[in-house]
Amino acid sequence: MKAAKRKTLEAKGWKVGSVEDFLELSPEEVAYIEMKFALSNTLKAHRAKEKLSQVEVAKIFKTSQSRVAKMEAGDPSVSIDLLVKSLLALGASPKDLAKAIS
Amino acid sequence: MKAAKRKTLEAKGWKVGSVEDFLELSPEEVAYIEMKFALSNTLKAHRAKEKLSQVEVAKIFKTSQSRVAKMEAGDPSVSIDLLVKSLLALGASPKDLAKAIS
DNA sequence: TGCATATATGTCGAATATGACATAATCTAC
DNA sequence: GTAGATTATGTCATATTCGACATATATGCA
Repeated sequence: MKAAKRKTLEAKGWKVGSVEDFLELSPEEVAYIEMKFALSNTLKAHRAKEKLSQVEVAKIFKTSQSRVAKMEAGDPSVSIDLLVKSLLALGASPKDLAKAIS
Repeated sequence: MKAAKRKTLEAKGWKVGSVEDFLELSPEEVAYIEMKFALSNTLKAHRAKEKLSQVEVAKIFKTSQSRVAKMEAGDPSVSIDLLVKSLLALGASPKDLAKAIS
């Protein structure tokens, strides 16, 4: 955020800070969430590359379309485990995953 | 395994193959397990570097010594999620984790 | 517009992961 | 040896994650 914009908002009574400040997240929690979103986005990218619908990859993953949607949204109910397993099922290699979180 | 050793075992009636053949694991399952062990070993390495006991890191992680032991053993009851969170709590960066699984 | 396809959200019972505890095994001096 | 510290294993009640379903909200196209 630009300093000018920050001043404007603060003048209007907003408390301005980073998202992690606002939600009171520790650096580890932030890193964890960022990793999850990185994997979510990678999953979306892999599915887009294959031009598959969520219903189609759901069959490959042996799960439901709704869970695929939640995976891609980085929903709190989705574990990194599930994202990793799904990405591997889509043909991603461990190195691809490493790149994704770097 | 050396070819000679393989021949000897096969002559005795053993079916010789890779661990994944024996356990009938798919490549994805193998990759998943290997990632888990990579993270387990990284966790052990980080703890060793800090010269902490399992009891000590258990306090940091807010868990028990027995679960730490299972984490480091790559026990099936331990998720990648838990390993990632624990490593982050020990000060590892996402890049460190990326290196670990590469 | 209306209709089909795709994606998102909320909820629920079942499955899995979790921390905790007891106890066993292993290591490390003395 | 053995005493103390450390690490490993088995089990269990609770918590979290899971697939599935219903339903809502897009998105595209005639």
